[in-house]
Formats: sequence, C-alpha cells, structure tokens
Amino acid sequence: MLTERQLLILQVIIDDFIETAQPVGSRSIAKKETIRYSPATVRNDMADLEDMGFLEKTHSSSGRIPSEKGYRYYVDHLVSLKETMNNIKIVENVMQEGLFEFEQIVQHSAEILSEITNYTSIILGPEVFETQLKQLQMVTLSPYTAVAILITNTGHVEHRSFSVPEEIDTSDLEKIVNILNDRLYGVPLIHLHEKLNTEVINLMGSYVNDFEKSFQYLKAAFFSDNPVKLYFGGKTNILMQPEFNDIEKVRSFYSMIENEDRLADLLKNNAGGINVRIGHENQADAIKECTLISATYEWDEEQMGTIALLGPTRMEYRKVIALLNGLSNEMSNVLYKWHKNS
Amino acid sequence: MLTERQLLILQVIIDDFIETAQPVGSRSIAKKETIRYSPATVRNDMADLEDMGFLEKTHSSSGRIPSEKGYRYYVDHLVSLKETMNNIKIVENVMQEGLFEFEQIVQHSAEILSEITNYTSIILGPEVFETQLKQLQMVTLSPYTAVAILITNTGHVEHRSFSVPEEIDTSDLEKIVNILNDRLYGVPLIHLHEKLNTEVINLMGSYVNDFEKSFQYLKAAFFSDNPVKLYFGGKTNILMQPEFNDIEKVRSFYSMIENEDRLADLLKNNAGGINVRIGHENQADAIKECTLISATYEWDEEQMGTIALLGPTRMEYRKVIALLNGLSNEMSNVLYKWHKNS
DNA sequence: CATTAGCACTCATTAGCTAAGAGTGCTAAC
DNA sequence: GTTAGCACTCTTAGCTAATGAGTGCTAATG
Repeated sequence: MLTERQLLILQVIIDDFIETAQPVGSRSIAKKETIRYSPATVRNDMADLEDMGFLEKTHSSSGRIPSEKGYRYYVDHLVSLKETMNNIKIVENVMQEGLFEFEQIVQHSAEILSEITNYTSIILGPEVFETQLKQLQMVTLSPYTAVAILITNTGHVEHRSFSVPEEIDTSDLEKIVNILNDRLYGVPLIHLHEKLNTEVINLMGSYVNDFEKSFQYLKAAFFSDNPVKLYFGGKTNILMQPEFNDIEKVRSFYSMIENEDRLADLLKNNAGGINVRIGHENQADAIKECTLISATYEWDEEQMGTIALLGPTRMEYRKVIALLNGLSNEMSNVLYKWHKNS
Repeated sequence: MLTERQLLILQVIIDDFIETAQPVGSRSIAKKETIRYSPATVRNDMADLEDMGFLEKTHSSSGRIPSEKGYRYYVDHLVSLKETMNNIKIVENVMQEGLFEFEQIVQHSAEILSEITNYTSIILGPEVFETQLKQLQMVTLSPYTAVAILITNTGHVEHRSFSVPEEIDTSDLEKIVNILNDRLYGVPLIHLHEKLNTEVINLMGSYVNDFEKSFQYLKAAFFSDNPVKLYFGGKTNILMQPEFNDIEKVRSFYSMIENEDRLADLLKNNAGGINVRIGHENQADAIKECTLISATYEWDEEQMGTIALLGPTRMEYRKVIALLNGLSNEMSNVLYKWHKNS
C-alpha cells in the first residue's frame, strides 16, 4: 500500500520530528543523505501520506508532523524489536547497592528508568500476584493500642496500627493471630480472603470463646483491601518537554498522574509483551496528547507486574521500546532467580 | 512612623492584591467603604508607602503591589494571632476514620491542609524525637534472606530486607536480636546509636561467639541512618496559582520540592510558634517568590515536628496563620493524650 | 494645612499593517 | 516517473496608532 519511498519519507519525518519537535518541510528532508529525491518529489509523497492520514499540517502551508496514525504505523512497522539492547542491567546495578527487597528494587528501577528516558516512569509492583504470606504478628503498644504486621515471602512488610476497644481482650487477639499464622502460612495473598472466610473461620470457635468480635477487628487490621501500589520516577520530567509549555496541559497531565486507581486500570488490561498506547488510544482525555508504553514482567507464565513510561506522543519510541523490553526481561530474570532461592 | 491612614491603605492594598493578584490602583481603593478619602489622597500615601519600601510598581504607571517588606509588615502588624480559629479539628476528623498510627494521621492531615488552603503542605514527622524502641524482630525468609523489623511505641514500623552471607549463621543473628531487644527496650530512637556502641556491644561477646561480623550486619539492617521523613499534600496545587503560569517558575518550584534534605533543613531551624519566611527570607533561590510558613507542634516543651505550607508570596496570610496555629495546637494535644496513654 | 480636583504624562495592551520567510500545491517541462 | 518553476498561504516579527488604566504634580479648596 505504501511505496518504498513513502515508507522511507515517513520514517525520516517521524525521526526528525521526534528529535526537533518542529514541523518537517520537504526541503530539509531532501537534504538528508538517505534521500535522493528532489523536494518536489518529496512533497508529492508527503501529500499522499497526508491523504492516507499518516501526517498532518499545523496550518495550511506548514511542514508536516506525524498524526497518531503515523506514530502507530511507525511503531508497528518501522521500529523493530530486534534492536533490543539486552543486558541493560538496571536492576543488576540497583541490587549491587545491597538493596534486595522487591519494593525498593522496583522503586529504584523506576527512578533510573525515568532518568535515562526523561519521561515519567510508572511501575506496577508484583506483590499483588504470587506473593505468599510468611508471617502475621501483633505487637501491643499499650492496653488499648496495637500494631498488626504482615510479612510476605518476598520481604514485603505491611503494617497497620489500630486501637483496641475495652471490651476486647488483647490476649484473645494474640490467640487468634497464632491460629491464623498456623493456618495461613504460605497462602498466596490473593487467596487470603477466600481461605479466611471458608476454612479458618470455622476452626476459630473451638479455640477462642466469643471470638467473633475480636476476629472482625483483626481482620480489618490485617486484611484491609490492598490497593494496588504504583511506583513513580521522574514525575516532573514532563516539564522539560516543549509540548508541555502550556500550564493547562501540565495540569491535565498531573490530574491523571494523581489518580492512581485510574492509572492502574490503564496499566492492568494489557496483553503480554510491549504495549504502546498513542494519544487517544489511551481511554483517558487527560493524556490524549501522551503515549503510554508498557511492558509486563513475569515469572512462570503468569503476569506479574508492569513497567510503563508516560511521555508526549512525540516519544523516542526506538530507544524506549528497546529499553523497556530489556528491563522487563531483566525483571523477569530476577523474579525467576528469586523464586528458585525461596 | 506610619500614619493611621497609611496603615489602613497598606492593609487594604495587600488584602486586595492577595485576593485578585492584580496591581491595585488608587481609584479602586478610594471606592471601598472603609476608605473615606479621594483617590488623590490615597495616591499621596501610596507614594509614601512606596518610598518606605512597602509597595512596588510593576511599571511606572501601574497600580501598586506589596513588596516583601510590605508583606513582612502585614504579617507582623496587621494579622493578629487572636483570630485563631481554634478547634479546627482536622486531626480529630482524621482519627475518627479509625486511623491512629501517627504516620497515617500526619499524612492525612497534610492532605487535608493542602485541600483547605490550595497551597502545598509539608509536614515534618515527629518520630525523630521522642519515640522509643518497642521491639526488634528478624524474620528469615529463606536460608539467605531475612527482614529486619523495628517497631516504636508510637506504632511506627520500619523494615528492611537484607541477604545473609553464607558464612553467617541465622541462629546467631536471632540470638543477637534477642539480646538487643532486652537491652534496648524503651530507648529513645535518637539515643539508639549511642547506647548500642557503648553499653550493648560489650555484653555481646559473652553470649555469642564471633559476634562481630554478624553484629555489623544486623546493625546495618536495623539502624541505617534514618533520613528525615517529610509528608506532602497538594504538590500540584501550585499550578493553580496565576503567578506560576510560567513553566520556568514551576520547574524551579519543583526542583525545591524534590530536594527533601534541603527542605527539611529549611524547616528545622525554626523557633517555636508560627514562622513566616517571605520570598528571599528563605535562603533558597528556587523559592524566592514563595512564602514558607511553618508551625511547630510539641509535647512536653520539646519541639517535635513541623507543619508548613509553601505557596506564592501572595499568600492568604490571615487564613493560613490561623489555620496552622490551630492545627499545631491540635497536634500537640494529640501527642499529649497519646503519651498519657502509652 | 490637610485634602482634593484637574491635568499632563507614562506605559501596557490591543489591533491593524507590512515585509520576510518557510513551506505548499500545481503545472509544465524533462 | 521526476523535477523546476511559480503563485499562493500562513506564521512571525516589527512597526504604528489608539485606548485606557494609573500615576505625579500643581494649584485650588474648606
């Protein structure tokens, strides 16, 4: 459908625009070494490319800029995954600093990713999926206050303080915690609620009198629904992009970033592999001039988490795709080794 | 030094400018009900106020805007602390949601504070000062990995994962943790290092053979220096302020916000009470067009933490000062009750 | 003598105009 | 199929004039 030459010209225009953020004219294209045609020829192809919807003009006599469809074509056909720089070793470097808890590794990786790319990085942590319960603990601080602590096999620790009403005896609570520890060891977090409500609750009565109220209390402390945790890096990088010179755009960008639930939704329903959502392809008006590009990392064929970058549609796709691909592989490897050792 | 009338005019100008963000002219002042003089009279006083440095012009024939000195005078003489709205009950409302861990209360309060004011709120947490060690725990995840958990009497939980080298025996580690728990219970966190290095280290040898290496390891995990923790609310509120229509200013604002160490320094060396730093009074170029206003909350005459708001120099001082004063009192009360119960 | 009316003056803002320049689309020639 | 040539479009920058908000100063006023 597209001629060889049109393809070439499309590629050159998009590459150029990504670099300069300025509309690209026929003359400047014809000057490139790879182009051996006159500006007039280029103009003809540009007009065709515009007719097909791959390019746009900012005004009737301006140079061309890529349309969303143009970027889409560019990503699908002109950027090859083979260019992947494997072995980027972000995670490896992070881990050499002696960190090893997943939460910290992820946070750190997000920061490095945003530094390398100058976009905003978002990582959806892995704990939601495969992590298992290692231990529950209750530490009483005073007769009326206590802390509930939950530890997973990945080294993740959740805690929540709560106050104990007078009518509840802390020793009852401790008994219950012991039972829970016995019964829930090794249970994946996602099955915790289920297991709790079916098996465990029935056992409880025989050990603790009048356990109902205490149990309800503990349940709220330990098993409050776990909101998805997002890790960000480079939240202010967007301020560097020329297309965000307008405060209004910055505002709308941040309104999206702050809405973590919404963001998590956008990240979650992804197929595996690299996923690129350009402009309006994101079902979110606030980032209709942004590209959200994401990759999943996984272990054992189960999706585990997502790494993403959010930047202007004029994104350095080539670099970013290679980078994300490399990083997701690396994280999958880390998860694999991890699991082998634990 | 200032006549009655000049005082009144200064106040009206600043009030007006705070509200509208527009230079104030003599005509609009003369229209106010409280002003019973002609524009010409007002103009004369405005010229005097400008000579004295309280007002400025944006250009030779513009209305006046307050100078930093003007704001300073306004804050020192024209805003009275008596207007305090006591009983603002931010914290009380937060706590009614069932939260009670200090960290969460503080975080939540910061958010509410920024919502009420539309500025960015910054709270310097209290844990650095009076909190005591409640319990240390070590949970082994695998033969080579473990989590160190530290719990304070305020319900604060710190944790840190670490990997255990082969040459170290986890049972040794556990022994050491037990000893530490015995000896360090109730010790204020700030004295932890000291106590550790003097008393405790000497005891260790008699219980555990070859403890040195293991101990060093644990020490790093449990007692890594605790960076000051800042809680933010409304980080993007600044985008609403008309004086931050310029991206450059937004950038410099965020460069300050991101530099938490620097911010913490600015907040720390404060006398008690309410502290207002206007524009260049902040020793930081990045916020030379901002006001940082802070209040300390305390228990038992010791400074405990700081609540602050960061916004443009054109700040609603009246409202903000009353609010911060109320909130700091409230937090002090909470701390007091807290301590009584624990 | 403090206050005020009057008036000339300043400066930002806006609109309208022009010239330059970048880039296009089309046609005719190669 | 490709390209040179050219008329045309639109942005940008610079200039001018008109408008209007606001000032500073002077002289008149109660």
